[in-house]
Amino acid sequence: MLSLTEENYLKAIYHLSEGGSKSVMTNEVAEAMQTKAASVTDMMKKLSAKGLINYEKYYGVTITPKGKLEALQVVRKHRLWETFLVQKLGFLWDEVHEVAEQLEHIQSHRLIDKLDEYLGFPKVDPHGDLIPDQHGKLKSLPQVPLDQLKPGSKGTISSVKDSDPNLLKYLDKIGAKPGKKIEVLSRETYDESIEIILEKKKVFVSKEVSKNILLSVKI
Amino acid sequence: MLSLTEENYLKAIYHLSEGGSKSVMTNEVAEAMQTKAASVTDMMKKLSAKGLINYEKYYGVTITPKGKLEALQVVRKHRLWETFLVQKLGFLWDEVHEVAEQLEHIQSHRLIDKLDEYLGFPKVDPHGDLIPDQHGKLKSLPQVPLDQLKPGSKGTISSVKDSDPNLLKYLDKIGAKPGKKIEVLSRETYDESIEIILEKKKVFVSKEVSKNILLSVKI
DNA sequence: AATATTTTTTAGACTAATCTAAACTTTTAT
DNA sequence: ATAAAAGTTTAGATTAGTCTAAAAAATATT
Repeated sequence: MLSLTEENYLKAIYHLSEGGSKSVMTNEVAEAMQTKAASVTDMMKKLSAKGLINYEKYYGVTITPKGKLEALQVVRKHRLWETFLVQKLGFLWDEVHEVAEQLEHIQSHRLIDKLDEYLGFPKVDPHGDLIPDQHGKLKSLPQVPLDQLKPGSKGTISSVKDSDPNLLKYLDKIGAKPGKKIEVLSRETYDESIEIILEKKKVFVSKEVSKNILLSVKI
Repeated sequence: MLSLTEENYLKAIYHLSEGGSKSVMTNEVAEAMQTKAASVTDMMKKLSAKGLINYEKYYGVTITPKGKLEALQVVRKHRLWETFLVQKLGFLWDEVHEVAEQLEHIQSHRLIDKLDEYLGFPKVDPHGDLIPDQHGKLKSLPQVPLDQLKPGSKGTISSVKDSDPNLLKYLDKIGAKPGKKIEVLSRETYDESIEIILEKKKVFVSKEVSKNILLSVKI
């Protein structure tokens, strides 16, 4: 069984690696964990010895399937507790993170399964992030192109249809990449351009662009 | 702020001292905490330095008002979580202790107050134990003499009316003392004696005795 | 390609909580 | 009243997680 600290490191590595798809450097982890690089090196050896990450001196770490599964269990608990705090106890969605950081370490499979059931097996948490199931599976939400969303709706960028480098460069410039949240503000009838909030800033995107951005949305 | 370990020691001392009314010895704490006497001595010095207990070398400890308040906060959290697990998540009353032992250490006043409200400000937990309020106050339940209870009802011994040493000696013999739980099984019409479960054993007590045992009961 | 800068690792020390073994008090029994 | 037994404390070691400072490796710069 993992210690609270090991769980926290593993979760940080999981998030920084974007779900295990890239390797993560010592300093990144140190910053995320609010600690020093030397402490991270120590923990990397420990997690590596437990088979949760692959550690190569001076070249950072990648998460193993076993480590990913452990990390996803913690993520599952975190998001279920956030959902509980908002839906049942009446917390606001921006007040729940700290408490969920504590609750995610409670050890009891039975508890978390019962909680899941009590909440009606939610697919997403109050921030719109997917809740993994018991086996660490993320059931993806319906995907909708941005140009088909009505003003007021929100979603998370899941992918981009066209892989034209010019489009990708443009999207990078405005900060649009998978995982980022978008809220639709309005649509211009003249050119069907659409005004959105992205990274807390208002941006207009043309029909050409908006039909290539796929979002995952809550129903 | 107290560490998880300090909270656990303090809670053990609170319970062993029966709410702060008697002093507690090192070995008692060691047994309750499943640890060694030497570790307890170390912790006693620490809690004493923080003003939570009065520690006298070789003579055990007593809990201070400050320590009692801290202990009662933990007890409050424990019992509210137990209530939640049973009432909302459908756990059985004998399955909740371990999980509540973890949940009681979550640090968030807001969380515990919201949980209290969500549960409808319960006065007792699923085991029939009183839930302290924010200020550590235990609102005592209605007191009823044992002879007035109907078969099937349960209660906790709160006090004994008559202080005749012979009665007290007898009660001691059958294990009846404040804090112990009683379940009423049946009443004999002939002599109004009553059969109860006490300390997991069935016992008959006479009308004379039963009218002197005061129980606190849930409504 | 050599040097400077940045990043990472190692070595050694610190704290909280624990332990064992030895020393010391208190209590009990003769 | 004294010896034996029981209980408690101290001393010193251990583990997990952290730190600083120095050493080592990788990357960037000229």
